[in-house]
Amino acid sequence: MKELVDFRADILKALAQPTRLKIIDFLRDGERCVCEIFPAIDEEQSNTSRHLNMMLAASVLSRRKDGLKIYYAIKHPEILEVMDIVTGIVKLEIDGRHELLKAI
Amino acid sequence: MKELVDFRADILKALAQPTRLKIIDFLRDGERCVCEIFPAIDEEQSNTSRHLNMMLAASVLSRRKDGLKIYYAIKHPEILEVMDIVTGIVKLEIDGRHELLKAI
DNA sequence: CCATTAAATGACTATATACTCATATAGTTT
DNA sequence: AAACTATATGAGTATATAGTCATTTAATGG
Repeated sequence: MKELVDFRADILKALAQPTRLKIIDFLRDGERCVCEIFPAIDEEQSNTSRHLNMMLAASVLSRRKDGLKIYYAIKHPEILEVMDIVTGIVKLEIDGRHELLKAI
Repeated sequence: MKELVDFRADILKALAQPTRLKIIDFLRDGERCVCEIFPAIDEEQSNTSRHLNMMLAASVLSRRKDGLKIYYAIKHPEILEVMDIVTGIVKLEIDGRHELLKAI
């Protein structure tokens, strides 16, 4: 039986990879089809498709079909909150390292 | 050169694993030494140590030495915000699936 | 100095992940 | 139906990850 801790790990894992972060950044302004996403992040179509499906399975993205095209979107706006918080931590860390350097 | 996207991925990766989530849950109330952590999460000392060092390297945890013991703590309170948001998303998803089941 | 306790690490194994190239599937247009 | 476009997937490779057991390093107390 899958524990709550595993569901949380699945969602976090779906966010924890550079290519997927680029996708999430690109989807910030709203849904996009695969054909728009993979050139924007400069990855192969097949690789992009796999990442999209993975994030879909983890409930990070939602998917909508329209004719030939498949549009992916960020499923929960809270995902963007998470991204903003993490970006904030990175900035704190980088500032902290600058302080260390200045002290030398 | 490491991109911003990679720093974000490192932090998220450090959170995205069941054993590490258990550690973070356990550290919610404050710092703990390794000797308290590994029995609490029911993992081997060596495995726990590796996960702790990994989270330290990713700036998720901080470390303090006191004699023989080494105390680890959550470095940024924002990490706990992230965890709460993700827990919220998991709950939304589980509720959503219950609704689906009821509809059958 | 020796024994003890706490934490980290080397060496290994098994599994998972990211990616690529080629191909398959599905929907569209003519 | 044939050609075309968009997306997904099979198969393979290379690397990363999580875990184990045994050992090492570091600090403390007798």
